[in-house]
Amino acid sequence: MQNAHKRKKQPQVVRRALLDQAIALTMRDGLDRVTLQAVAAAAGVTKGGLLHHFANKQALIDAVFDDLLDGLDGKLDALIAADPMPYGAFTRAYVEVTFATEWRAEVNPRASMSVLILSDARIRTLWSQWFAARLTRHDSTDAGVALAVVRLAADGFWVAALSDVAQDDTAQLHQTLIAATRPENTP
Amino acid sequence: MQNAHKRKKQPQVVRRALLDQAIALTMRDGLDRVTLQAVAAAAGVTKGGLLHHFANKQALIDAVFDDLLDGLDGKLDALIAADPMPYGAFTRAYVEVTFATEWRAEVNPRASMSVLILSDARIRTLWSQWFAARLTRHDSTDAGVALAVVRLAADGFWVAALSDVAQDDTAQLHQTLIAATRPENTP
DNA sequence: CTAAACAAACCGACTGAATGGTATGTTTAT
DNA sequence: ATAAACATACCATTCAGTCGGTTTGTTTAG
Repeated sequence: MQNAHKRKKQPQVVRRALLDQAIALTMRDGLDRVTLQAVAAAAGVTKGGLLHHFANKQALIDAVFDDLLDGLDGKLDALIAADPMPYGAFTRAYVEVTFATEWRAEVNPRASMSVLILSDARIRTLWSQWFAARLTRHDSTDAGVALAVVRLAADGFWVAALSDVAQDDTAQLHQTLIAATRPENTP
Repeated sequence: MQNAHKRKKQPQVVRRALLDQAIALTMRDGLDRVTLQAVAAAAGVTKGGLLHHFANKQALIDAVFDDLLDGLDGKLDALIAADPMPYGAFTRAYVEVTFATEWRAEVNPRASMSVLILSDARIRTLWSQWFAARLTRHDSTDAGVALAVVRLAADGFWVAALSDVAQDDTAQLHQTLIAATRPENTP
């Protein structure tokens, strides 16, 4: 992907590549160690090209977050819609997204989000608002301490993963958390 | 605390101040945004003074981690020793440390540790090893998925706190997690 | 239909500020 | 006198962001 200058222009492809590479590099090195130069190079473009798409670094980060949040929203809604049981549907979807088949930190959007959240104060605010809105929206089905514990445990799971703290039995953990969202198990 | 050059020398006090301020600034800005200059200034010393105590930035970070780990180890051991029930004693202590009275992220050593862990690959390895050793040590009392879920939820709790995601009822959450470490509640 | 005019996409060189680290000087304590 | 505990000055590097230019794509006037 060299000489983007003289090749056919494809702004959407380049923009997509920039977002993808920004995420990949962030997961590998941490947000603060990612340079515009590196992201641009990984996407086959120069820094000038990157700065054409995103006015500054913060704009890139925001765009990455928006992109991840869109994907997360979509997956959650799809899972909730497909869930026959109303009670705890949001919490179950939250767990499922966390334990998604491709749960490796590098490619799990949930993990990527969290790295952004813990690295960037601006993003933190956005996430906090999103989460509060979601909780309000699902108040009739996902209130209560028992389900809150399940969601916190899900959060804890990828933290452990990012911390290289191995879990003995991921599948059993997954199953346990899902089971804990069933009404019969939450007094 | 100006003119450290001409005032009475007190290396232990300065060293302590450097560690404290390093933690405080890390919790405020994130590890990667903390500069030696800022830490030194906050401790009432110049950068040169800081580099006299710690050879380089990594040495400072390592010292901060060691300091936090020492404190954490001490608190955990004290809580475990004071716990009359063997089963789940480590997990209970882990929860108690997380929900310590001064649980605000800025002053909670557990939260500080985690920020370090997620920011520094070197620290991550040390933590991972420490945790694995702890789990092995408490294998006879704290094995099993149910207790693992409790610990993960505790991890999730400070993540939520760091993410500015408010929890409705901290006290109830605390109580619920402690209750879940009792043998009668873990089939 | 075509060519000029304009806009969008991208490059490459440069700048300025921040920062980790070094080297050396100065003061205090033993 | 000697060493520890600082300060001051300086260097090298890294990196975000700027700027002027070049190439490609699209629109519009004739």
